[in-house]
Amino acid sequence: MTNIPKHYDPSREDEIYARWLERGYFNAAVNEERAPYAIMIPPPNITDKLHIGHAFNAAVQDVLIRAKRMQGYEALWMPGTDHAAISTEVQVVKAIAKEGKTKEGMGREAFLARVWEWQEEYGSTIVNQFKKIGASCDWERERFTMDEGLNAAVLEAFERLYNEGKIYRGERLVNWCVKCRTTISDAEVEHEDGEGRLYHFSYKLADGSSTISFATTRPETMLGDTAVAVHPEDERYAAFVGKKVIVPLFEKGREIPVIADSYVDREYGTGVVKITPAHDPNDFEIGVRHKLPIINIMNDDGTINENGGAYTGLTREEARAKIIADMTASGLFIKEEKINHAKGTHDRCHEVIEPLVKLQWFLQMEELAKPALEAYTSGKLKFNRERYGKIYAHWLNNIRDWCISRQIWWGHRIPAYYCEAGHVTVSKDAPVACGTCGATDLRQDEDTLDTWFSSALWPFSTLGWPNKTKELDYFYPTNVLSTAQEIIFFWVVRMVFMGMKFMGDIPFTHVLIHGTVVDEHGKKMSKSVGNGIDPLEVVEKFGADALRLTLLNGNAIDSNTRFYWERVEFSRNFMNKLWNATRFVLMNLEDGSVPVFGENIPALPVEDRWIISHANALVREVTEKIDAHELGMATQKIVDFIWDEFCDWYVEMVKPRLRNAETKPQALGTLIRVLSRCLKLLHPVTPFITEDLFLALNKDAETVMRAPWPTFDAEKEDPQAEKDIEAIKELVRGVRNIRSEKQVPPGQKITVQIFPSDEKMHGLFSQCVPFILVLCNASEIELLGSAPASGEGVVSLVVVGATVYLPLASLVDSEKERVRLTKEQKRLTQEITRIDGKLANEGYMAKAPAQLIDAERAKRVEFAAMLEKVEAELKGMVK
RNA sequence: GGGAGCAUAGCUCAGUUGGGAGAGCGCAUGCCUUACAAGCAUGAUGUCGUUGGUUCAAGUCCAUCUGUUCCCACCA
Repeated sequence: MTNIPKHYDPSREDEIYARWLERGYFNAAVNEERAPYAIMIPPPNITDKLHIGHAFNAAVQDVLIRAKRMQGYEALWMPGTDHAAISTEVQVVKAIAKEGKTKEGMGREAFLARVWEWQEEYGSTIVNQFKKIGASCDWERERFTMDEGLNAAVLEAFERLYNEGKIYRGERLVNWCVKCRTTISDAEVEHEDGEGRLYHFSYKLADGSSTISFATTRPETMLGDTAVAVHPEDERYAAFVGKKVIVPLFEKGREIPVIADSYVDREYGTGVVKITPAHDPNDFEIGVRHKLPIINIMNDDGTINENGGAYTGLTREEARAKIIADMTASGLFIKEEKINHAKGTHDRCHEVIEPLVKLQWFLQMEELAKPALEAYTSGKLKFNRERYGKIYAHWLNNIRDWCISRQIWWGHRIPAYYCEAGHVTVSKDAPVACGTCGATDLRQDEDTLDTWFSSALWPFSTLGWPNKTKELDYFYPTNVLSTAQEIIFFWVVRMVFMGMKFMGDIPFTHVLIHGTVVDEHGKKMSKSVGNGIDPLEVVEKFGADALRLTLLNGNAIDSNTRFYWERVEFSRNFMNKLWNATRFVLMNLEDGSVPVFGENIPALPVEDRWIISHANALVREVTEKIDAHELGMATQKIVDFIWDEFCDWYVEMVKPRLRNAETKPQALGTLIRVLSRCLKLLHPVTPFITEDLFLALNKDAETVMRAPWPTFDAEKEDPQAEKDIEAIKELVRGVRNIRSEKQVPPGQKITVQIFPSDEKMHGLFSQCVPFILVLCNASEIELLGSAPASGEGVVSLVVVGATVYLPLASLVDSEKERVRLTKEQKRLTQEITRIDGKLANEGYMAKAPAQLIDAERAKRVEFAAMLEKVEAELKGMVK
């Protein structure tokens, strides 16, 4: 009969995607006739494989882009990848280790050549995976953070910031990862709570008069102590200030001063703090204030350096143990206690961070932060939830200078050059001579830039900056930046201040922060736990549409989403429902019927007017929800409409008309009209199936992707039709309920007698007889002119606009009927009492909106009429 | 230490200007009704975490407590 398969099969997705690509539907170009709409993809790392988080974020962005594209915007979704400095370098180092090589052994150039090879081999993996899930990025514009153009942007930005004095080089305390052997920024430090030990020791005064005791969690840093500090107003120690104490760990001991600084908390511990400027941020500050010497005691690998005397060469842990032992031997160890405290660790490798003083490059943040903060406080930059804006503002308010140099090779090499004399020349183009002394023998800085430096420029570097391009003019600032909460300070903040700095404007107007996809128990998915879901496995089994629908449907965008397979099955089932609804329409077209699209809507049957009115309202709701970035709600509304209203009610209602050659064309017209609208509305969420079905339904159409988005039309609103059909649905539900309750066999046809409450209802029911018959599984519908004489074996049912009688003879137990009707009587009486209570409430009458009061009054009238009928039925039974 | 979120049906969750509690899954019952059993129909289940406050009206706003999750953080 039909060659369309009975079940939906997602295996054609690749083919559909290829066709879109081929036809260039994803491409966007400067077009003054259209308004621009742009989203810059958060570039995935080249080391990444598509995980469920990428898939979720991609789905969100793709919905927005596809909807806006259909709405007539020139919609650009800019794709690309990030070089992911440390992550990539670590991966490649691992790879070459298997060949017995080290990066130092290979040398910088050979190693980088190797990373580029690696990038070429694996860098496109993630891109292809994005395609697999239907992302409609403009792939012809794909960028990479280390491609030529972006490299130029990075150098330009560095040079300008340096020339303005915003980038400086200095010895500062930085976060040092002894495993990766590089500095990392504050944002990359994770604090992990763990059990630690607090050790209490004493130092003797140099004059031998007394001792002073203190506590530390890191005894090994005692090797770098250059002072002991107390609070200036602490009377207990007033006499000690200015005296010397002895750090005993060295052969001759080292004398260090007792200083007074208000940083010290008198209440905490003994009120004494040992000061190690080289290895603690606070101590560093105090060291600067008191001009204390800075003694670095640690090598880059975390072992004790030559300043550690007898401890030189030991690891951190070994040195700690030995110091405790030695202090104990000297009688200066007091006690140790277990405490909970947070340790800073590297977010990539989870190694404990060592604060070290190093010569590094920094970006001065104070001035850059101001306009970025202002952009938010002025309301220009918006977050989808205020609390995310607060996180943003809090970060900017507490910002410290950004350490931008990294001691790794993979990345943008810092464009600073040194001559023999040590002069620094910074230039985006490799200089031939020193800017200070003219020396020509120049050596470039070994360090590279933090990977986020180039990402910070992404919204404009991808559009051609520093060149003035028409793309920049047109698409910048972009519209939405979609990402997860933890990226706010890594990236969002930095894009904004760089955008303000170099473009004079925010990079995007809306920041959309979404939740995390977690496993079925609410746990974060992680490789080590092994609870991760591979999105490609989902695509393999159920298709990309089902994956996308699962991630979006019904989820509040800012809360975490639990992923479990039953949800995917539901999505798949919905795809199948949609598939079959369309298949049903197509089957009806197979006899050559030509649908008639009734332009004169008021002339259409009430069920058509109802579904058109309903679909019209849906368009408004969905459009509003998408504009508000509430995609879960938008999706759910479409799904509910298609399944509940369109399939379960409307399609059933028109079946009788489809069997009649005369009424069929018009019914087909409305079916196709409404279904096509649904497919358009759903297309951003499930692009593949909607394309397939839309083209099957609209033979002349080229694609649904570029079809105009449906628009809300106030003239199509038909509250009367909605009310009428609601009455009919209630009647049908009532009859079905009775059938089910009385266990009338499905095969048994029944007669439904309807006594309408007035002429208008009579007219309505008589129009709808054909489908009421089908929906109630009745053999006959009788429209009565008056209430029938009550009799045994008849069930009566009071609904809005009618009393319905079902002669079911022996199936009816009159006693049970009386109970049922009495229950109904009670319910209606309660409703009326409730409304009367409200209407008698002076406060309510005075302050509630008139609309609401009118609605309550109308309901009262309705309930009263129903109650009257129910009571009449009861009275009839008593007779 | 500071901040934020969440707590609604057995499970997972919607419920954004305060106006008579919802969905999916699961469960029960009956159906292969020629689009779909990946389906259809019918049904049962909630003191909307606690206590208080604002209001004519609170799942919704405010406060408190309890439980839970997350983020930030240099207290030795």
